[in-house]
Order: sequence, then structure tokens, then C-alpha cells
Amino acid sequence: MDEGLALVLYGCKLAKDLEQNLPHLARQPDTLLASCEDIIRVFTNVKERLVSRGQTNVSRQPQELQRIDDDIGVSIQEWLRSGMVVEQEQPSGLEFVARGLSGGGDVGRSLKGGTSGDVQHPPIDAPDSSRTSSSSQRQRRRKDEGEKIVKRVAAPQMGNLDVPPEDGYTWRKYGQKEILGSKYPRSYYRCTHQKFYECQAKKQVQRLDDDFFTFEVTYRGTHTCHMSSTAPSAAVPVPGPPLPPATTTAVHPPVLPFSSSLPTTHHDWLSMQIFHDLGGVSAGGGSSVAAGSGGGGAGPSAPRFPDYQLPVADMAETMFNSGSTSSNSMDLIFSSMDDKWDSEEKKE
DNA sequence: ATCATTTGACCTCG
DNA sequence: CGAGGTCAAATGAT
Repeated sequence: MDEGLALVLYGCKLAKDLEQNLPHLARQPDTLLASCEDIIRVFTNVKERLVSRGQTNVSRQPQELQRIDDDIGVSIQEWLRSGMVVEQEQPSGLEFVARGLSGGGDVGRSLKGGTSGDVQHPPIDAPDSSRTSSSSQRQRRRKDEGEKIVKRVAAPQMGNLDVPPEDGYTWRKYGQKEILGSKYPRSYYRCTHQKFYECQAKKQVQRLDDDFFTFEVTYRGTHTCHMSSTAPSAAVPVPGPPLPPATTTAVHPPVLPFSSSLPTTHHDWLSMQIFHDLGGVSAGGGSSVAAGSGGGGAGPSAPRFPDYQLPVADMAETMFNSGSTSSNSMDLIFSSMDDKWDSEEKKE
């Protein structure tokens, strides 16, 4: 019952979103009502499916999918949309220099080069050591980061409004800054695995001034963390952006939905990440390469997500068939969710 | 104890 | 000099 599973997940997510966003929704009865109805509809649908089909079926009928689409398709599509790239901008005219990272400037430098003693030669005009007298290191750099890709991602309409949609990678926040002229602060993230893999991928996340529900995400650097630790240099051409390296031999995205990892923002695993990843994979753009997003990707000819009507069942199948049987998928799911919810309950 | 986030300070660039 | 990007100590969560 792959699709049913997906529906359950979706319903759970809605419920969780509702819970988390209750304070806000309390002031919006209409939205609250709509949310409740969505949840009810989803679970009702699941229930009907279970009743009418029993729980053992494995294959899906097209017409049933259609039924799902009819019932909650719009909601799911919205959900999907909320976690997907809704707009892709030009890489801000930055020519795409494959080798990027400007001579690996970033590599090994920002890697806390300072504290670990790796003191880079300062630029000719040595930075005034007025401040660094004590530690004299802290080589920071800007400007020469290689390519940069800017995407706009819809924020979840409800729920964890502070967290940008998952993109398949795990990020660690290292800074936040008020930006002149912007209503919302910009958050700075780097790859969680930076230390282990010298992964230099970074991203900046900022809400649009005029659209609270849209994040502008700027990716920089290249993910190397998904490769074996022995080959960190086999960088994926695609900088940060969602797309797992479909063109490489790496089979899995760096973080699997149900793996025990999810070190950082695991509190959102249920959100868009799964579908986002799947979308990226199944939509095959794959290749893409920054070039894709750079020049081509932006084009309508190679949309990463052809449309938002990816059959739920297919997604679910991809989700749960990757390495485990559907039965223990369920266990995994609910145990994961229990853990997750447990932890979040404590938090609140 | 370990790891992630927050936040003020510091650094670089225009 | 100001804005933006990063560092790292403090703090919180697990």
C-alpha cells in the first residue's frame, strides 16, 4: 500500500503542521478550518482505501490513483509545490567556471583554517592585524566563491515556517544577519559534513520581502560529502541545489529519509525533503549540472519537476521500496515519527 | 558529553 | 565606512 502510506505520511504532516502553527492559525479560523478538513479528508481517504482494499495489495490501479488525485490531489500538489523550486533564477550572470571555488580558495581555508592552525597567506595587503593581534588568523574571504545559484523555494504554508524546505542535504546554520533593505534576516548555512568531507557547500536563505512564504536560497560551493570519504574530491558538479548527483555513481542522496542520520534539521524529514529528492531523481533532470541551472536549468525545457502531478504512488514506491520492504517501512516510519514527535513534545 | 543554534564580534570588500 | 559574510563563544537540546 505504497500510496496509502504516502497519504498517511501526508496526513501526519498536515496534522503536525497544524499543531505547530496553531498559534498563528488561531487567528485565522478559515485557514484553521481548511487545515482540519484537509487532515480529515486525507485520513478518511486512507481509511477508505484500507477498508476497501485490505492492507495487502501491492499494485496500484490507475483509476485509484485518479481517485486520490481527485480527493486530495490538489492538496498534495500544493504540498509538493511548497517544497519545490518554484522559480529558478539566472545564476546571477556568474559565468560558470566548473572548477569554481576559485582555486579551492574555500577549501581548507574557511575550514576553520584559523583554529586548526591552517593560516593562509593573507592577501598581499595583509589584513590589519589590529583586531587579530591575539589570534591572528581568521582568514575570511568572499567574492571569489565560484558559481552561485539562486533559487526560490516556497516555504511551507504552515508548520515549520522558520525552516526552509529540505533539499536533500543537511545544513548547519552558522550565521544570521539582518540585511539592509530586507525585512527578514538572511541565514547562512554550510554543509553539516564540512569537517569530515571538507564539503564546502554553503547556502544562504532569506525570505522575500514581499512574500513571506518564499525563500530565496543561494547555493554556493560544491557538495563533496556524499561521496566516500576516500574520494572527497570527486565533487559533484551541482552545487548545493537539491539535485543529488544523479549523474555520478553515487546512488543515494546524502541523506535518506529514514536513515538514522539526519543529524541536523531532522525535524523536517517528513516535510518536503523526501518528495523533493524524489522529484529530483525521478524527474530525471539529473545531469543538470550547474550548467543546467545556470544556463539551461532555468529553461522550461528541462524542468526539474515537469509538473507537480507526480503520482503519489510512484513517489511512495520510490520512497519505500528503496531498500526495504513495505512492511518494515511502516515500522521505520512510525518509529521515526514517534521519536520525532517525542522529541518535539519535550521541546514544547 | 556532544552537537546544533544563537548572536555579537570580527573580517573583507566595494 | 558600511554592508555582507564568517567566526566562535555562549547557550540550549539531546
